[in-house]
Amino acid sequence: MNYKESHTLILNNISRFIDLTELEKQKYTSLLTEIKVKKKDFLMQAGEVTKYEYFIVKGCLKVYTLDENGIPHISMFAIEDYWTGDISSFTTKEPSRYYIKATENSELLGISRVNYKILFQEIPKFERFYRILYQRSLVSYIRRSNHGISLTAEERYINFKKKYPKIVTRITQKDLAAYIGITPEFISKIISKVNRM
Amino acid sequence: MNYKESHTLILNNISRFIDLTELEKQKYTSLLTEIKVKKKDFLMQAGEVTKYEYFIVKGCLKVYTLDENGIPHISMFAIEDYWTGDISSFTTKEPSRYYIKATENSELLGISRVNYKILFQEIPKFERFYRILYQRSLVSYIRRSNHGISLTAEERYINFKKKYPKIVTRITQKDLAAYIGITPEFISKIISKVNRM
DNA sequence: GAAAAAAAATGAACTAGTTTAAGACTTTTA
DNA sequence: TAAAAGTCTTAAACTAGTTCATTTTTTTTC
Repeated sequence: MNYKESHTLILNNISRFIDLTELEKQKYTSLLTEIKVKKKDFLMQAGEVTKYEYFIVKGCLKVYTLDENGIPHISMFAIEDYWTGDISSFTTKEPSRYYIKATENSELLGISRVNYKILFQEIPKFERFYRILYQRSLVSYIRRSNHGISLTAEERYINFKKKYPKIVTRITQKDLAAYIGITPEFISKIISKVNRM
Repeated sequence: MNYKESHTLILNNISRFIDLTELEKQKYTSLLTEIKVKKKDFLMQAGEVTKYEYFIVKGCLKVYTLDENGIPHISMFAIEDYWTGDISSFTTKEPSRYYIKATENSELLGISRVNYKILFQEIPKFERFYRILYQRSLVSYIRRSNHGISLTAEERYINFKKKYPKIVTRITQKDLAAYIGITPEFISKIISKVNRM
């Protein structure tokens, strides 16, 4: 995908919450970096300090931690038109605990820490954009944290399929298990049970 | 607590992220409503559309849902200097699924939906305040949702005690169980085990 | 397009957490 | 301050989800 196309995508995403003038659009896109990452490659690894916040133009990635037994726990899948990264490390400059790995060849736009600051100084409207973006993410993470402790694995699986029909077809069962918080063996059982119903 | 004291508290909280002039402080506090709620009373119930976002001046409250079996799942405890409410219902005007109940006599400051809008129009700096506030909440809910699906109940209990030492002494074991996502019986076992260690 | 690697399925033995029930202790209320 | 209501503890029987081991199926790689 060329510059123009990916800039159109990201500007469309932003225009859901704030209106920008042509000048502001130009200023904004000038602060972005194009990033490509091949299937199976890391965008970022635990221990590093996150350099960017990302917008996905094309592809699919998974964000995960490894626990002390080396078991992966996926915190999100990101596909086209999603934002991802590690806001915690990005804002505190502390080393991240997350890995971000491409599950397909992917194209992203990144904004660096320095440019993120410049953005707020030069186009304060972006405070509003991020206020709304975070507000919405917050709502979904509050719900997810509730579901994690109150629903059965089968209910969480059914919810995921309903909520993310586009994602479920693009990821492996194993990764879905790591997102739901169960073993690959158990998700296999759940799926064959659900299909039998 | 009188107006002055509670206004000082909320302004101190806000000054961690943004600086306000005297005039802005006056404008801001004029948009707030004082609310008192007695122990065991509801600040809000499921089915209602949330009218306010709240800041706790004094007391302790729990925010929870009831599942289809009538079992409560607590999504947060809020004490002095915390913000609470249901941003989802507050912003979408859809009926909330949450109950907010005082576990102690409590005093709050509320901002109504109308005043929240006025606030952003008149003091746009508040976009920044809420951007940062939501950003930070988001970090902790992302972590919580990961912990919910990846840690054992015992680990979640130990984490809670470490992270919220001030809260753990003020709530019942039963409510802590409803937060951790286990039965009161099982938390009782965990606690006696942890104490024996 | 064959070989290697990874993902998915299945099953048996196991463990973390639930359910139910009963008794002891603590707090609330009249 | 006594009675009632709610909270906490303990224990036995149960169930959702894990672990480990093996086979089959699919995907990747050269």
